Amino acid sequence: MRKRTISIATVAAEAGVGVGTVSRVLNGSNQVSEATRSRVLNTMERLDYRPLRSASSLSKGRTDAVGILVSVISRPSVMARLVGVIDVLSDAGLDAVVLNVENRAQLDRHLSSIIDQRRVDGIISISLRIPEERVTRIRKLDIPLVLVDNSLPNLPCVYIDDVAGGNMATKHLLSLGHRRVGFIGDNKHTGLGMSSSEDRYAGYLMALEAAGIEPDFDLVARGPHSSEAAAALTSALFELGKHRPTAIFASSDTLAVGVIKAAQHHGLKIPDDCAVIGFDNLEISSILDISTVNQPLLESGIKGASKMVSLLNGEIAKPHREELSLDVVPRGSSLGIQRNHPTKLYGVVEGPNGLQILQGGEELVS
Amino acid sequence: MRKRTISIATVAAEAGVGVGTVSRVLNGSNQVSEATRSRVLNTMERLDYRPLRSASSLSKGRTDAVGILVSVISRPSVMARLVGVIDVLSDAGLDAVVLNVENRAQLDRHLSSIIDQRRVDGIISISLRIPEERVTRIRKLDIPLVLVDNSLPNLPCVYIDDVAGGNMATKHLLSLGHRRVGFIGDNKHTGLGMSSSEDRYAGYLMALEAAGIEPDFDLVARGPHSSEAAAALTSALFELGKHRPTAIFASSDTLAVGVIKAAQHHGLKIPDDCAVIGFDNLEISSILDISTVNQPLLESGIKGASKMVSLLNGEIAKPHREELSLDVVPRGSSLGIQRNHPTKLYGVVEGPNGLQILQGGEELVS
DNA sequence: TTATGCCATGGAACCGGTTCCGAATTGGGA
DNA sequence: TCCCAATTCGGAACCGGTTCCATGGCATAA
Repeated sequence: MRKRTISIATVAAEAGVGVGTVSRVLNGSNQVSEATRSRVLNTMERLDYRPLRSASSLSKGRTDAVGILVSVISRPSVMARLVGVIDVLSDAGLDAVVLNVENRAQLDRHLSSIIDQRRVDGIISISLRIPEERVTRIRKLDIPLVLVDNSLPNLPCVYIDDVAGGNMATKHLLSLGHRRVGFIGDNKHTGLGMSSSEDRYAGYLMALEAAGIEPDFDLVARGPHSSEAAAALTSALFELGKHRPTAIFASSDTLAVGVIKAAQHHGLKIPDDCAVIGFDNLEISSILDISTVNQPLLESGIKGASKMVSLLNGEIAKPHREELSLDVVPRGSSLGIQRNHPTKLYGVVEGPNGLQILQGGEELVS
Repeated sequence: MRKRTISIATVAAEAGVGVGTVSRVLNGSNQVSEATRSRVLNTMERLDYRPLRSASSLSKGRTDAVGILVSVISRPSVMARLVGVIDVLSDAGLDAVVLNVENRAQLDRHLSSIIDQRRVDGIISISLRIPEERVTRIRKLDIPLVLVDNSLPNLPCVYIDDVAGGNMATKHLLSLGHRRVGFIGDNKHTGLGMSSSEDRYAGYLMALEAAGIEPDFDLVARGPHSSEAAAALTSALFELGKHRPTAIFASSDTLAVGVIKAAQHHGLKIPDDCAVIGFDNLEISSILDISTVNQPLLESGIKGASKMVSLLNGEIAKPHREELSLDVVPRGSSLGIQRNHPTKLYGVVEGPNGLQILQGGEELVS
């Protein structure tokens, strides 16, 4: 009975060289003569030999994989970041191990298994706050950690200034003359330390104060992160009668959709009866013509993953901490007039099987 | 200098037992006396010992990881399936290695690295057709392969009948009295073998034929998978004047959004001037009140991943091949009944059940 | 010719768990 | 008291690459 699996030893024997030489060929060492190299390569080809990842991992001491901790993966904003991360890692030849975290217990479980068993060479955390003690442990083990949409001192991270963003959004509404501006946000304590909604709320308060407006906490409501929940909360605000808000800042576009729904339900015209602004600039806000605060989601993932790649190559992540910029995207839900047309149409051309996009579309894959 | 890493040997020496015993404790063998077990556990605790994954992988011959091949991850329908897959794998203690595939070259690259290097124990393919020769290779290597939103003979898979779905959607429009029904779909050749759009088109043709309607290929258009592209294609159909379609079946909700946009642009009322139905029942279609064909996206991921877990446990995936059911979700974009209407988004619109509140909200995380 | 040095190479030791075989201990029954 | 079986345990061999050291060959310099 012949040995079933073809190992480096099989190749070495077959090619009449030592195992060391085969390994050197595998790793592209220049310590091998051209003649020997090609002989070994031929043998590998002939035997259909493939190196076993786990064996290599063991002796090299690294896995060539990166763990990605993701908070509530189904959220569109989180998804967009994840896409960026995965693409960069993939290009760098690193495996992306995705770990979905929906509660504190899951976070702990994933962190233990990932960190302690050294399943990955580095960890990227998306929109998730890693507990203090875990960070120190990760540091002690010398495992690179990059934060995306989050920030901790002395750690490489890519983040935005949510307070400033909340401020910008609220100022936008104030600048349109609104005085009774409501706020719809996420619940405070999710156990995952996602603070963006609260930070945006802080910015909201700042803007009110700067405008000399006393905040009315009756116009502030928090709930689960879904448009249905936001609709319910908003509905309650609208029932305040003459004390109802004339404008609402929703801490994310998903919530803003709920606000719009509630307005429809109450027969309120947008933006005349109630102006609305969201946050994130998701595709939905463009489709529904909802004003929002743009933040570079995909880019945050790309930049974060790039930092990780640098760190794993032993380089220093160039801008150690990177703040991405925000800007208000005014649309029909706050401005009276519909400024730009919701749909920009592309030129089309006749094709054999109907119509094909001529330009501006997604690139055609072969 | 003491050895830095704490291995099983360190623990064994410290606890005064053999390495075999420590390993047995690690793996929960019942061949260890209670006294010894607790002594070893104490020592492990004291030394803060953690087993190294890659070492275990090497000797056990498995990685406890599953590769997930994903076609164009940013598509909402694909995302939803992915979420289901990740959750199930995570519960089973398996790593989810996500591989985004956007073109044929990437598919080949990922398949090679994943399969040949045995980086994973099994492969789940989402909305992606694996080339024939790869399938045979995977089979030969005895690596479990599960298809989600795809189907091949003799392979475990979870799929829908896209032809039937297209038929249902088109029939729905026909039943409303439409005779000139257009079709907006994806480009035929993406190199990734995603055939759902074409299958739905086949269903569309079937429905027309069953109704005794000669298909008008001027009403059929294909392009990249984006609402902008769909809007452009639809726009061209609307410019056919009196020959324009009175109803359109878009092969996905994303495309249906584009159809709606184009209608707005041309000042056409929906559904009066043009009825629309999409496919997938994404959240957006519910928000925009677009009729659609519902398919269980999350469920497909869950079921697919469950099959994988079974296979890795040496069991047989119970229903080897599983077809999930479809149903038409009639909404305002096709029914005459006026409900929340996208074209009147910011107008006053009364809806019979326009708002669903106070139920079905996201569960609070502790 | 001999000394010096570089290059290519073979192969043992090693990475850190797992597994299996054989040995030691224990307990029960005759 | 002795024997046999069951239980528990130690440790060598092994998984399949990587690395480092020793070696032999060849060319160049002395």
